Amino acid sequence: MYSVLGVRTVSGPRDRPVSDLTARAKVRDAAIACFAEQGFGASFRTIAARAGVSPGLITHHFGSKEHLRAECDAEVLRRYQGLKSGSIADPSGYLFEHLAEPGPAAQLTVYMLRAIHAGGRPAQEFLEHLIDSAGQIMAHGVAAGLVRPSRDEEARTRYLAYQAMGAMLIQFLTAPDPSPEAFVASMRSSRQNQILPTLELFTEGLLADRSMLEDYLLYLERAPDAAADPDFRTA
Amino acid sequence: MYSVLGVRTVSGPRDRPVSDLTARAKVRDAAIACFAEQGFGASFRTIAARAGVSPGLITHHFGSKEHLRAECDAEVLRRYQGLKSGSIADPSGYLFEHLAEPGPAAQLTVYMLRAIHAGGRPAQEFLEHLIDSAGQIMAHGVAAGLVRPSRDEEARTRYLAYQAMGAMLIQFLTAPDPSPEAFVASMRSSRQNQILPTLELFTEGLLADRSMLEDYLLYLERAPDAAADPDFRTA
DNA sequence: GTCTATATAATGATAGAC
DNA sequence: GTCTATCATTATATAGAC
Repeated sequence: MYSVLGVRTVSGPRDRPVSDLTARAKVRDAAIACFAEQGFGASFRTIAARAGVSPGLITHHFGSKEHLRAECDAEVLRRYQGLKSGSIADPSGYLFEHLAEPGPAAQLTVYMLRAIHAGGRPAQEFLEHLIDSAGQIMAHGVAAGLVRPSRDEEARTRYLAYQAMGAMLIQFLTAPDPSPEAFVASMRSSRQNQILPTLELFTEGLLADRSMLEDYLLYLERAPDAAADPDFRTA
Repeated sequence: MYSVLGVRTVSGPRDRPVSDLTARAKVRDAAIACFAEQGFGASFRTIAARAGVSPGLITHHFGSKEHLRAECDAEVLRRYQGLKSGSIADPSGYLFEHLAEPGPAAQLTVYMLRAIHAGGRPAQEFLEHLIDSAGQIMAHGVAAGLVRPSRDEEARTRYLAYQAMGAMLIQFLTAPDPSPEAFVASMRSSRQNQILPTLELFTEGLLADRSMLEDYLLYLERAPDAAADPDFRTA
């Protein structure tokens, strides 16, 4: 299939540096870069120019744009999982902030934001993985006594992940320069305005008394299936 | 151009019901509907078909798609402001939830989500108006003693608005049926899973102790310009 | 004011030479 | 495997008839 050295074996991720020399991998990496910088509307010609090949070659290797994107999605997710395993062991950072501060992984972060932005099933897939990561971090925090336990850990993680990723997405969509490097740089400064509100909310909450929460807990207690009842009013 | 007020004439909103009978207004309303349902990629043909005119007439009246969209943006914002004035006086609802439950204004909500989704300056304009509304609601809550005062009300409002709108946007992007009516209906049920996490967070916070907040407040006290220092670590 | 017909540009995908 | 050349589609915008 490929050159003598670029063997497609199951020898694990260590053969990547070799296979990455193939034109196919060059196109894939160029596509990841273009998709991160310009969104999935990036044309074959743009990708081909970046990869140093002809537009026709992309179709030859990947068949269609949909297949090309699927392969890019998988590769980005693979690299994200690799990054994650390193940072999970060190949850000393500030809860979700590490998601917004990917260090050298600016391209991966922006690619995932683009994927969420494009919507559909790929967006759901990425979100599920991000929620999974967030769940592990939350579990760490609870186990370490830093984070209060929740009455529904999964729902809380999902809620927080949606809020955090959504706010980041909006910042990205309204950023003056949407290039990956410029965006993560702008995030680093704009985040300063969010530290105080975040710490206030996470430490002291927002409501002046516990009545709303207590009322809802009583409501759940009396009607166990009430969580599916859309008629409950919290006020 | 997108002015914040976005009103074309100074003759007041009362002349709209008359001008709404013109073909120009029919095209504009059809465009608003199509943009809400399909995004701003909706073609002139689609809009023209819905308005019952020819595609060429759109160019004749609006010159370009950019101008057409600008006029739609202004009209949507105008209608939103009209709706808002009615609900502000009744903040008995649940904080931000009224944003997610626009009742008959499903089209307006989805249009604004589409505008934020498309990004750029129009997204910023809509967000500023939403933040302004949220600020008024928060001020009401604080004045009524329902909501704890913040050390920086503006920053908190901004933070909460970004989180709430971002989470709604992600739900919209991953919704199986993105039509305005189906989306607000799905929001109504999925919101049930968010009540408990929201009430927990808003009532009890997330962190087990006050040390992170206290440390940051001390940090701010010692260095008044520290809010712009990106080197502060909260952990 | 409104329409039909067309200009122009860009896209993804294809066919065949080398 | 890689390229050049081309097709078919779609989009906005224009020109001119009625």
